[in-house]
Amino acid sequence: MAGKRPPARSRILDTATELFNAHGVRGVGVDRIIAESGVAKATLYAHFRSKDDLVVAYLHGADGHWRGALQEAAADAGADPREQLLGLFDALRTATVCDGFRGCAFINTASETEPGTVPHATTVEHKQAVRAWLGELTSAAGAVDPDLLARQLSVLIDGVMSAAALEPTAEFTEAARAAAHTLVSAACRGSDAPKSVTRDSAPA
Amino acid sequence: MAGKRPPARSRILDTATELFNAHGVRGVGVDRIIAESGVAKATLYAHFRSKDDLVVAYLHGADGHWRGALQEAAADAGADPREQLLGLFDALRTATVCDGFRGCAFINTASETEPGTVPHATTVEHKQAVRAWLGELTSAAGAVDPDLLARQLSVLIDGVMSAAALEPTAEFTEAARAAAHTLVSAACRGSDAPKSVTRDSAPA
DNA sequence: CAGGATACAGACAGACCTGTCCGTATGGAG
DNA sequence: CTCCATACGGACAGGTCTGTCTGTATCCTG
Repeated sequence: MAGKRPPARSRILDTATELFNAHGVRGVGVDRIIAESGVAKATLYAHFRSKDDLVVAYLHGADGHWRGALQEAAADAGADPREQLLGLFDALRTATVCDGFRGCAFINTASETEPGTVPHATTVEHKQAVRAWLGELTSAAGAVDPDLLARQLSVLIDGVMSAAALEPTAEFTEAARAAAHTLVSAACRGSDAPKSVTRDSAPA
Repeated sequence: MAGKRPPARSRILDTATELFNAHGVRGVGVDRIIAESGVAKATLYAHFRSKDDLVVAYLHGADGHWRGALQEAAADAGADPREQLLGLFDALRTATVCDGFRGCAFINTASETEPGTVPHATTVEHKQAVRAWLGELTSAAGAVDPDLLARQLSVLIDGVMSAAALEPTAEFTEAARAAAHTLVSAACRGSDAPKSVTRDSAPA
């Protein structure tokens, strides 16, 4: 065959990610991860000190994946920060319509772990990081109160995640996108133009 | 003493509600419910066929409690449907600032159960019922697209629940209330007056 | 007092959980 | 070939989970 199979650590983490996303971190035991990744139990505990360690690694991976998707969606929406803010909902649509979507990994994991534990703290850090990044975008968009708008958009995003987890439909995403449009327009009213007049060349 | 202690069923359900809210339905075993409610295991299984039955009873109780709180908050906000829509966030604030708030019982339980099970279906029914009721309010408020506005408000509510579960602060509620104000104003623009001019008497 | 409903305490079975440990096999470096 | 890191398979311990069962105590009704 073309090359050997990937190393054990990747197989463990990939399998765990898939199972955790589908059934929650408490709904999957290490025995199942071992069986489905074709790994020995000793190997798992050689790469991860405990199941909590594996959960944290899973969350870090999801953090990178999700924030990357958001940044990519923003970049794809063009140069206008206001358009970028609305472009985020493309990432949200892609994430929520995928088959078997069970909700935000961080919200779900937070609800399954106790406050004060490392996995729980990791979920909080992720949400704060996303909101901080949203704040940069809303500042660039010229919002009157960038932090407020960032918080409102983060609430919309989390709400779509939670609602779409129970009822798999894209309508939540589209409703939230329309809401975001209204909020962004209201928050940035009067600063620059609503449409991207500055294309890719700076005016003289 | 002033009367005997409440009957077994109430003690079981009350204890289960408290523990499920604090630790999730998977984080609490029947042994703990039995120990903390001072009930025999046989008594629990005489009143509830299974733990899932108990979870469903818990969800029905939470459904009545939460929808009652929303309706009360709406009624307290006055006669204008637009004010009532914003009044919902008073209920949200009360719920989220209470000590040890761990998130929406339905979103959390949905994330801890598998789709297709009775508890999971119960959570979906609740969300649909709340959204249907929101639709009545947005219709009464004269929204251009009542279903859209109802969906947007439900996304805001779910988002506040999820966000405030991770970071216990009232800022999410206040940001969402401001967002709701913007959305309601935009959706109802031009129909009647923004303030409650029709108090409690119908015009002639 | 008698009888039945209700609830108590707790043992028990069978399954699953995390985490440790033992023995074996493979594959690359010297 | 030898040596060693890496990984596999699986047994095992100690705990928790749900759900069933036995036996006893209490209280209400007649």
